[in-house]
Amino acid sequence: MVQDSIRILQAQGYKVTKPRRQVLEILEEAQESLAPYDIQRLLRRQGKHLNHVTIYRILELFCRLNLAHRVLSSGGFVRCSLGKREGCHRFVVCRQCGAIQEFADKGLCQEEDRFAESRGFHTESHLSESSGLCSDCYRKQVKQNFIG
Amino acid sequence: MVQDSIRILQAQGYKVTKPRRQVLEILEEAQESLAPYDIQRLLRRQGKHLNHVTIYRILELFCRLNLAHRVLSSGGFVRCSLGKREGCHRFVVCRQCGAIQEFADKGLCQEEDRFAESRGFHTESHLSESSGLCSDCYRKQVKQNFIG
DNA sequence: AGCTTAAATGCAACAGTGTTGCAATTAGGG
DNA sequence: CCCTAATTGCAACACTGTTGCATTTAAGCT
Ligand SMILES: [Mn+2]
Ligand SMILES: [Mn+2]
Ligand SMILES: [Zn+2]
Ligand SMILES: [Zn+2]
Repeated sequence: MVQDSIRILQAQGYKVTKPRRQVLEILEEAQESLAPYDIQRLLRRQGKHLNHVTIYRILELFCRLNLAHRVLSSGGFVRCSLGKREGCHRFVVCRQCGAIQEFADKGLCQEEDRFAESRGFHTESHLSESSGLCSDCYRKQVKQNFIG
Repeated sequence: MVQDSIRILQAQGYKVTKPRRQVLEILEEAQESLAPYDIQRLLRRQGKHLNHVTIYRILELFCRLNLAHRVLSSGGFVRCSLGKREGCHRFVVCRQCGAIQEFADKGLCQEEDRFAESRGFHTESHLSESSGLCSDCYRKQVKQNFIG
């Protein structure tokens, strides 16, 4: 709900500006994930013009406040690995230091397959990414919180 | 193995060129996924210069032949959804028609958490994408194969 | 080994995405 | 209504990815 997000903005001391309200509303209306320039285009059709830089900064804030979140994509050539895509490609990524660990687990694949198939979907490959903190960064953060 | 990939290229009637061999070798050496411009930089350090367009075309071919695969990323603002990232964000994407279904499953999350934690990783959010065929496209493909 | 030619690469030019620094505007408290 | 820090807009840039066309090259054939 847009109202909830607005309350969170205020509670955290952020201004409730026209651009921020507009981005919230368009995301709410869309009922699906939107790319930054999608947002700009949709708003423009309603006669509302926002600079793309503003949209990027607003989305970044929203993600920081957990009002929004980024969605994975493998559309571009973000990265490329040798070897078939089939099977398991699971990553854990530390949001602090960027450390990446790759692993595989047959059990998880099978469960995902089952789930997809229950909706008529025939899985060929899986990719997944869990975000969080690596053990080092987690330790540091705990220490921080203890001091602060 | 680079040799295997070369054999597959030949078997499918593609030329085994110097640029293709160099990309294969650099991916093999790296032992991790590389972005197109990473590949260009690494090769340049070895005194080998490849045009970036060439690298893109080679990677596209490799992916088509299953010698390589694209890796997910949520680095950029690919897309942005309203709502917290925590919990489950699972997508099944049809490689044929692009249809997307989103769903959530607590069980899968818990298993992924367990797995990550077993390597000292503290999970905060999950994203996953299974690629395959939706029921429509699967039906069509089966029919195709039956006729052809 | 030299020819031949389709396939592949390089080059130029472009479009899309995302970032930065700074000037102008504005939300919201006093 | 003023004030000011926060936010937005603007300009300029860097990075990623694509397209069309000229040039080069792998590999099959004398
Ligand atoms: Mn703009
Ligand atoms: Mn280049
Ligand atoms: Zn870390
Ligand atoms: Zn489909």
